[in-house]
Amino acid sequence: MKYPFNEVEPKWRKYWEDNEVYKTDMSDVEKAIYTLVMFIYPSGSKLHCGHWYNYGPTDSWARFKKLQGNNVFEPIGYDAFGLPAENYAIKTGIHPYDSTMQNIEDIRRQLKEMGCMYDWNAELKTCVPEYYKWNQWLFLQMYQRGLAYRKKAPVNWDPVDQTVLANEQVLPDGTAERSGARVEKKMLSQWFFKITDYADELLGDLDNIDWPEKTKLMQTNWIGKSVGTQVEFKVEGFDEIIKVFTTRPDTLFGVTYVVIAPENEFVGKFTTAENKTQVAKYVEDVQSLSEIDRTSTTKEKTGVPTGTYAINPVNGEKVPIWVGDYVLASYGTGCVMAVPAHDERDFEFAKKYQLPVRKVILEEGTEPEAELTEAFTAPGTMINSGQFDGLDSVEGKEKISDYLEENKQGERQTNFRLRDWLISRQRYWGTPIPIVHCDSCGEVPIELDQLPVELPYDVDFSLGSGSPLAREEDFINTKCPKCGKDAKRDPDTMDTFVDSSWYYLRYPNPNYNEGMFDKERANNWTPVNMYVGGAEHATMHLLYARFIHKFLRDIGMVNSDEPFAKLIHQGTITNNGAKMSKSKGNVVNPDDFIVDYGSDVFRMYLMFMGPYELGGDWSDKGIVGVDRFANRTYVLFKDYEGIAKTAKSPDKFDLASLSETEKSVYRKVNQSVEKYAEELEHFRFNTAVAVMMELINELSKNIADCRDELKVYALERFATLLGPVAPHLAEEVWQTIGKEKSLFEAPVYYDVDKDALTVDSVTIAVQVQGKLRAKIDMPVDSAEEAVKEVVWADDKVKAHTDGKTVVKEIYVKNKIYNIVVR
RNA sequence: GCCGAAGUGGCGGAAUUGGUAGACGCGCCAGACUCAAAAUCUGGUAUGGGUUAACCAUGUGCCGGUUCGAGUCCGGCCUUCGGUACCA
Repeated sequence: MKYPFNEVEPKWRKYWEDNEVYKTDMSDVEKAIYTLVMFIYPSGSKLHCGHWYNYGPTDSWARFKKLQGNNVFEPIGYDAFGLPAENYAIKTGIHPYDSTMQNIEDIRRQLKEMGCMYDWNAELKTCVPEYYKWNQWLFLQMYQRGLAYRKKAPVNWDPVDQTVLANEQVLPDGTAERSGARVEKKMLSQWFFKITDYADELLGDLDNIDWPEKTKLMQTNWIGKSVGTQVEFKVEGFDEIIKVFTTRPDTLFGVTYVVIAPENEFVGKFTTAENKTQVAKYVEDVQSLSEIDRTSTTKEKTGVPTGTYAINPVNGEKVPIWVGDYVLASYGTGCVMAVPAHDERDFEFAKKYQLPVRKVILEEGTEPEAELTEAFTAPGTMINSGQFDGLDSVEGKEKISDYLEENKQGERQTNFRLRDWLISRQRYWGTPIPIVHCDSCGEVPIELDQLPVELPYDVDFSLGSGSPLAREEDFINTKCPKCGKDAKRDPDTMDTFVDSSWYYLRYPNPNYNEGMFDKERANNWTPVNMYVGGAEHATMHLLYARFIHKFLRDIGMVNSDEPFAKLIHQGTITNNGAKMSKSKGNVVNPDDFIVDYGSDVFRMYLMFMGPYELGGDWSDKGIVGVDRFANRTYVLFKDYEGIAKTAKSPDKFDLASLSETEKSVYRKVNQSVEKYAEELEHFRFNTAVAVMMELINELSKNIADCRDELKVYALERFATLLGPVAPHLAEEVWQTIGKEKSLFEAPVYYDVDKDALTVDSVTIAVQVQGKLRAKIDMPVDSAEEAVKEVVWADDKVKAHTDGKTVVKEIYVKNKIYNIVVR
């Protein structure tokens, strides 16, 4: 007999859908659990193994929670805006809206075949005005508070296609993915969200969320908080002051030159007439380098002197001002003080250009006169530092900062590596930015009651210069909301990460029209209890969503600080060690396995492969094992068809009344229920499946010799364990033994009989010198004396201790007895 | 370079706080069923030695340490994978 999955699976999916088994009652918040996977990008390709690996196990967790009696909400939706659809349109002429909608239809059908308990009433797509209207609303809320602003910023410019590229479209060698042209940096006016205002809170609140440590660390590094001091250097012959940021004010007496970034406005100003040609040429050379070449750490640092001198505020010393490519224009003030003795980069630069190296921090155990062969960057004792000599440099940091602040020559400052979020894209397929540019009034926001600014359908989205919307006369030309004169709409669209920064708040009320989302309902259901998605989003989506959530809190839309209380990353499934991708042609198609084994088996096999967070290399070698398990399970239940109708199981059995075989079955069932729950709770699906395999091994051996009540007891519990990981099969066997209602319609999860877990005898390992020599069975919790007697009666123990002196005997209750001899 | 994770049989992988290494599955071997094969079921399966049983030795990337006892803790390496790229 073979498990007829191709009849059973569609049958139950139809039942679930017809009876709306997975529709969540959003008003019941008592035991509410919100489980979410990162929504899906509706591309033209089919669901691949990665999707299954993400969604299947997460759904199993959600189902587990449902069986345990929680009101579980598990939605799915489509991240429907974005570049791939637009590029596809450019290639084929098929409109992004049409292809996206078609893809959503296809993907929905495939998702339904997986058999996840998605609440299809809560489906969401971001490319419809009902959704993106609220992106615009959000934008305007930020604009009003100065958190959305426009400034000139360098963008990736493709000189062949005449367009701006996203970072992802630039290959590691600095050429464009599409045209192959060398990408240039170009200054363009761009919209930004001021995420830096939230930098400190985004960092601090990482302590309050249950996320993988490595993800929190990545965000910590990305935010890059650094505490230091801004120091002011006067410039000889100029009124301007150079401000530099340093984390090492204790090394201020060791400054031997100052460096400014090539892009810094001071470059032109401070360069003397005799250095002008050289500096101008240098700046031009640097700018012609690609971003990659420019920032490569292996590249040798270069620079030229401006001919002008700065004055060190603490000792009045004149130091040369250089222009150097190792200083970033975008961090701090774009100017740094150079202390070659105590900074590796400065040391390297100083050696190359024969600039002086002055030691001001003494390493313990070294001589002040000893020449440095490399920069000494650790703390030490201050020398050559005037009144600060002899201080420990950690203390000196504070003392010098105090001194600078007292003398108004600097102040303590905290800098962040995090930059504001550039959200404008010169692309068609996205949310239009709700701003009008008027010659008289400047930037004018659209009135809230005029939203949405609809994305026009009939546009020429083929590549040309700048944003496609800029060429659409009907769209771009409008009247200024303020003065009524002719004006132009902003031609850009928003980064799709804006869409995904708040979608989880709309799932509980996807058709809400009164606002972005129903505040009360969102607050009842968020933060999301369990969020599952790829680790590649660590510093993008997962940071942006936290930022937007905090902003929404500040304008009174939500009452929590964080969007996702718990986060788990699924691992990556590779094929022959490489990431699966269409271009490599190594994508494993799940459909082939669904046809041969069914969706439950495929899902279970993915879970059984290994630890969820690790992923692994794809191999179909073991799937027959899981298939055998499913078949054996089906056959076992078939043997007891209808048994639950004739026999009822008690909540628990009295151990003393059971035969040895029954006791063994009873124990195994209870052990399994307990272990399984522990494993599934923590996303350890591989071992959860193993628990069930052990259980069926026990049942196929011994269940026949049990009384009917115990058979029912064992089978109904086994069925509930199957529920989360093999939902179709579970429903089927549940029905087979005679249960009237669907398992998920009337969720059941059984308590463990703790008495069944306690065993009356244990095997104790007997060791001599830590080496296993014997195993003895003893009553549980035996006293040392009793164990000792049995141990010393053992022949092997005698053989290994014969003629030796016993030094020590160690007894660990119920575990080991170790004898140390000499 | 820096940060993080992982290295366990032929293979995927198990192993609460240091306490019987190899659960579970694949594969392989043997047997049952069969005219035969497939499927299914039963048993065996870390490596080396051993009169093939008993038993002995070795064994969790490498070298060393702590401990009665280390896959697990400590120090130093090696390899693979992910993140990041001069952030002063």
